[in-house]
Amino acid sequence: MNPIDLRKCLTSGQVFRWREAEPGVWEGYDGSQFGRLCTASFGLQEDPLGKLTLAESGSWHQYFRLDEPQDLQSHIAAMCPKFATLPRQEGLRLLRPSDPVESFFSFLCTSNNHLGRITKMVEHLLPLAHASEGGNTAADEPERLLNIPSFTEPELRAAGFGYRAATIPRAAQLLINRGGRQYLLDLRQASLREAQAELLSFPGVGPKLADCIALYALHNTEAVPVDVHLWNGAVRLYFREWRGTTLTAKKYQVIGDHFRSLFGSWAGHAQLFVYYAGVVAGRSGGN
DNA sequence: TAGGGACCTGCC
DNA sequence: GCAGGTCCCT
Repeated sequence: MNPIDLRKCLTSGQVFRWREAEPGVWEGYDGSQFGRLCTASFGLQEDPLGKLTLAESGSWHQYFRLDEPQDLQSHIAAMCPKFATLPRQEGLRLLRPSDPVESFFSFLCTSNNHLGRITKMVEHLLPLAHASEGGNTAADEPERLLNIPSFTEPELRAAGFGYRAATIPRAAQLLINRGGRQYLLDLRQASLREAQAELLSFPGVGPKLADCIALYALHNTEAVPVDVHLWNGAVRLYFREWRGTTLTAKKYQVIGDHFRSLFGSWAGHAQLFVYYAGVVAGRSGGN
């Protein structure tokens, strides 16, 4: 039994900077830290990090939240019988990316978009300074953030950003004006309401992205991003009377509040399992 | 508040 | 045609 499924974790729309270099081997970045991770390396021993191949000595404990229950789904299911009816998603974990700037811009790229294209866009915004040497150094990070507002709209459109080419540099400039990385780090101390209000004031950030950024950039695990998959799952589990209707701003709020009332600070974790179950169901053509 | 349409690109 | 949304307008 493997407590971590790297494919599920790294390709489920939580982070966008990982590739499967060879079967079972994943290469990518968390902020400035390069990682080369093997599925088989996790969870077989008491020290799950013992066999990891890393460019640096940094810990991936935080990234995979290994201090949290190994069987996250069961831990959450104990809080709600309806949630407990979800299919098992073995090895899926909520990630905890270290760099809020990376998550901020990653999710700016995700609106009305697909994974493959998102990955390309993120790489364009946050390129790897020394890929051949294993990635960026921490010192590169502020410079990369400062560079983003200098991208022109035509340039980004040519790079495949579509209509997001206009909003992303504007959002970047606003972020810098407010203090850049430190502004986001400070928001980690804010309440969810405060954080949402701040994030919603960025161009291109609506309720769903605000919650994604709160969850992944700010580590606020009360955040419940409601996309089409979570909407379908929430309707099926908790709001049968909404079948056949559409998601509105009001319902968006009600769903998040309901998850928080059931799961408290585990709401963000619960959301991930409902969301992922919906993605899997969608792939197999079921509902 | 709810409903409708545009918006880039790519894959079913 | 529609997608892991946002924004603007009835």
